[in-house]
Amino acid sequence: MPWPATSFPCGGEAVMTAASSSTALTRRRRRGDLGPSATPGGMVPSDPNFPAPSGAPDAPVAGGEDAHHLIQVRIDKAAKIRAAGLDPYANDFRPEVSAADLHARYGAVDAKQLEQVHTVHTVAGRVMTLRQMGKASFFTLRDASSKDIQVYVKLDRVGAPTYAMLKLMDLGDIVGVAGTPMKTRTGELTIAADGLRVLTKSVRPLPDKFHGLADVEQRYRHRYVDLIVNPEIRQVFRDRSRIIRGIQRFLDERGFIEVETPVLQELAGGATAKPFTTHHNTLDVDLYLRIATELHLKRLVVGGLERVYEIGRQFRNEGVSARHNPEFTSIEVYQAYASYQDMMELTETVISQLVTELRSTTKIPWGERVVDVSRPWRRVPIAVLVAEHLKLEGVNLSEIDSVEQALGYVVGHTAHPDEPLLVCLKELSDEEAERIIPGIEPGGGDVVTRARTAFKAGSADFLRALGRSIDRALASKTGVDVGGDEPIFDDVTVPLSSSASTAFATAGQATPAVSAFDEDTGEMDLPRRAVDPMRARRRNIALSLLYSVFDHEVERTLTNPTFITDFPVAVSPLARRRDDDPAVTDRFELIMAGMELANAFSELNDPVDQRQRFAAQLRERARGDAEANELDEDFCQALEIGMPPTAGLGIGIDRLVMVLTNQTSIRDVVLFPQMRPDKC
RNA sequence: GGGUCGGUAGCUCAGCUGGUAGAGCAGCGGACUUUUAAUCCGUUGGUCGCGGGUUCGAUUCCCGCCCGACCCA
Repeated sequence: MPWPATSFPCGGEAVMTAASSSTALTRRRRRGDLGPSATPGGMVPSDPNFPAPSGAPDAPVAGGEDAHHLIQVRIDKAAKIRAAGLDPYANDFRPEVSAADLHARYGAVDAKQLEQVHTVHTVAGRVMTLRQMGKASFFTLRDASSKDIQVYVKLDRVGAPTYAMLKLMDLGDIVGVAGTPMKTRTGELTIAADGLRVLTKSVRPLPDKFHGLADVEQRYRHRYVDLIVNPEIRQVFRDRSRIIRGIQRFLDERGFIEVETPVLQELAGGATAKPFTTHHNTLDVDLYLRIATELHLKRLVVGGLERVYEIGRQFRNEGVSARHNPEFTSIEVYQAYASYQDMMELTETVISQLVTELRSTTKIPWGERVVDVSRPWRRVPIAVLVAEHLKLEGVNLSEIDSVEQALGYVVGHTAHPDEPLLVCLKELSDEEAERIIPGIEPGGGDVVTRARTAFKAGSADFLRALGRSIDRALASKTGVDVGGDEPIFDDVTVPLSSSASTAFATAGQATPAVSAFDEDTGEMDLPRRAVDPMRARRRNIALSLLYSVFDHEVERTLTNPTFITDFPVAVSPLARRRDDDPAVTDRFELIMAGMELANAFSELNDPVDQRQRFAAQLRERARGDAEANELDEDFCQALEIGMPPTAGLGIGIDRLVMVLTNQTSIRDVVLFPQMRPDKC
């Protein structure tokens, strides 16, 4: 950001230090690059930036009662500055250049040439080092440009009253200086001061000037100190701002509008997470803090805002870790007449563009790893990755439809030993569970508990028996539950008007399934659509099992950006089913640096299917899963009004910033990360 | 939730098998007119995270708790 042009206040003190320079002179000289000074050294007329000390600097002061000694000393110094007729918290100084400006302007000029430069510059910043000698002193100022500029103060040049102010200066004070550029013997660019003022007296000492603040706890609890003494932290947050602005610009250019939806909600939906609860007093209702923006943004698409996005804070009542903060920032993007494929393209493009803006290479370091973001990014079904991971050569798991087979691969590769059982159980009704789970105790009571008991009793053979039992119960033709659900194969041909053909031909590029449009007949061959509900159910369970392995063992190994696809319906309650494979959804997640960075899908807009998915979620809640979605009746009504075919995308901004700024803890990209209250 | 490590002066850190605490920086006083973690002389500063226990005596050993980091679930 450019520094604003200086405007000096009028009507300052009449009495000035011997060495302060006039407003007019300062202005003129500022423009005169490398020009000679009208008044070298000594006496210059008054300058409102530098009113003169009028009293004795060592005047007596009042002291606080129980302040720490180090603080009391500084409070006393502030009083002495006041006693000298100056304000230790003045707000009438206007710096005209930044430290970075000075380095840019004079950094390459050699010492001899600089001796001919008499331009007076005013700078302000925080004192970071202070080296005092009897009649000449040095200190360095650090300003918003995060550069340091050294200042040289010589008794002969500034006069005794101003030089005496040095004794009242401490590390951490914010100081304003006017002076001319010079270089020291060792070649360091320095401002030789004509005037000098303490603008803000710092009364609490900063950490050790050499070692800085090393205690991470203190860095997070007192971020302002961290930002002062570790200026590279500032850069992380500048980059964070650039990333967010970059995304906004990218979307704005493509016709999206940024919107804001409620944080306080009667029902926290749109994701699988526990919400925070709060209470509105006058309405006397309990409310939740949102866990996602999804359901509200889709309502807007129903309402005709067909390209919307929201960048905002989400709140999830979960633990803190290097990758989780209970409040975090996401962006969600919704685009009508688009599919998850389009969102993949958008994601890859926008992130690549951000990398280009922030980094000079596509190989970006992240902790011990190097993330290669060269395009194109890999797009791969989860089942294929799991087969790779399990070293199942020649086995094509992407078409898996046997629960028994899946269980065989999965055992020993999930977070908990009983996770495979729970995954299967999720897709079974209570009534089915009673019948299908081997050795389950009959009768009432919690089906989850009884299934676990059966699991423990059945030990190693249990899961194999469970798989067989499920496969048999959900067999395509003769299963106990099949009844009239014979496999149905539709071969559909839909006639279209020619006016619709253009739109579909365009859309077809992103959706190969509808690309077989016949220009002559105006008919379009939809793909052969195999609807075998029993196979779909087996497959849904099998893929869910593979997903749990992915989640536990594979995700962390993916360093380079990878789009993982073919999510089972079971873990995607808001995503659209694939046309030719109702067990999977048109969904992807972007994995980078071993973390989930983005999640997107073609949105489910069939209101009947949506109600069924909510019903499955409610069953999970009834069984004790506090993270499962609740039924959002108004959202269902919105879908009943009709949502155009839409794709949605969510990106975790914090994690994206982590990868792009090489920070391996989310606490280093969140200014004020959540901490337990400090008891001290 | 479990494991490992850490919490000592404002900051960064020492402190041995138990004998009531040290250094550097910062601060204070002094010297020093181009220093660079300035230097030199002198000097102030501590609820050793909190609470119990063992002991003549605990920063040190034991137990519990609080806060944090990392790893695991």
